[in-house]
Amino acid sequence: MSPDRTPAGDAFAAFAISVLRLAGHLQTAGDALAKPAGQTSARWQVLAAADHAPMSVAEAGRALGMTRQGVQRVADLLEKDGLILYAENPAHQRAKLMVLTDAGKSTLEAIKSRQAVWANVLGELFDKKHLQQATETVITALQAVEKQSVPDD
Amino acid sequence: MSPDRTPAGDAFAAFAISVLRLAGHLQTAGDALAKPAGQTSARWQVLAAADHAPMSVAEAGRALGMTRQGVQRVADLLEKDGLILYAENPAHQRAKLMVLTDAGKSTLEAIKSRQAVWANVLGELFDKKHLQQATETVITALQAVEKQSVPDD
DNA sequence: GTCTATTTGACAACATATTGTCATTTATGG
DNA sequence: CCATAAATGACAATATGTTGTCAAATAGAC
Repeated sequence: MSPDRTPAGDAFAAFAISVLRLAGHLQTAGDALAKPAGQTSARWQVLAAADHAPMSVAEAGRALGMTRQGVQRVADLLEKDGLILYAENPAHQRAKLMVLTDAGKSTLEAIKSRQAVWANVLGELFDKKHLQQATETVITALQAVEKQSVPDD
Repeated sequence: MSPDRTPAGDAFAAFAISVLRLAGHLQTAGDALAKPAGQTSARWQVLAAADHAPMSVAEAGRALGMTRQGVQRVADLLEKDGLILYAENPAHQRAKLMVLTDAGKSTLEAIKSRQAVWANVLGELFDKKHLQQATETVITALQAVEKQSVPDD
């Protein structure tokens, strides 16, 4: 026989499971949005980060919550495809800055445009207040899960 | 210049991004919960599905929202480690049924027990009503995103 | 300035998951 | 029954991401 889960624990577990399932569908939707531009969610994320501001691979990793190795792999592919280039970084000899090329910019714009249509349609289905409250709860959970270290064995 | 995102679209996009970020942290937490038992989130999921009811690899894939190939890979590892076994399926010659061994059952119990402690602590941090409303919104989004096919290029 | 710790990119090994293909088995329509 | 369609497991290729390690570059302590 197993836990010991309180009603509050049940509520949080149900919330967590639904969030994980939704994330899977959002990931699929993101890939579909990026696909016509010949991209994927991962490439889109890196492109968007570099577009927000020129940054090193390691910085993008921190911004995206990924390891720098993972970002490096994607960034090298983006460079090979001519969507970004590695610009000299006056502040660091090794850590070159990712910068979008014109091709990268127009590719990102194409994805953003499709994403806008998608988000607008879905946003209309919700009461704005509910969406904002849910977002708040998700962010609260985000901070709590970050802080809450899992109990050691 | 890019979209065209409405306030409703902005609200949904913010919600989606926060959900994706939380899912990343939940995944990390899940791995940490499973690790002392020598498992991972992926193996835990498959164990839990097979524990809920003996089922084929393809059935588990549908239940977990994964491809049957992905489940197959994990299930073969679980079998090799003696946590599940493939039982004959009277209804289907090829599609054997995954069944937990005693080792599999106790491993799953260990993970569930740790998960209960974790969920109980986190659940206490929330107003139960907020958590339930957020879960509802997430589930609504789940269904909407499933239905909403991404616009073709 | 010098020594040390940290950061960074490069490289490799591995875990996870998807897509695609194939042959076998099961289900279905006639 | 039989022919065709669908489901299933097996196998391979690829995409994504983590962990671990190394050397070079930078930052910080003194």
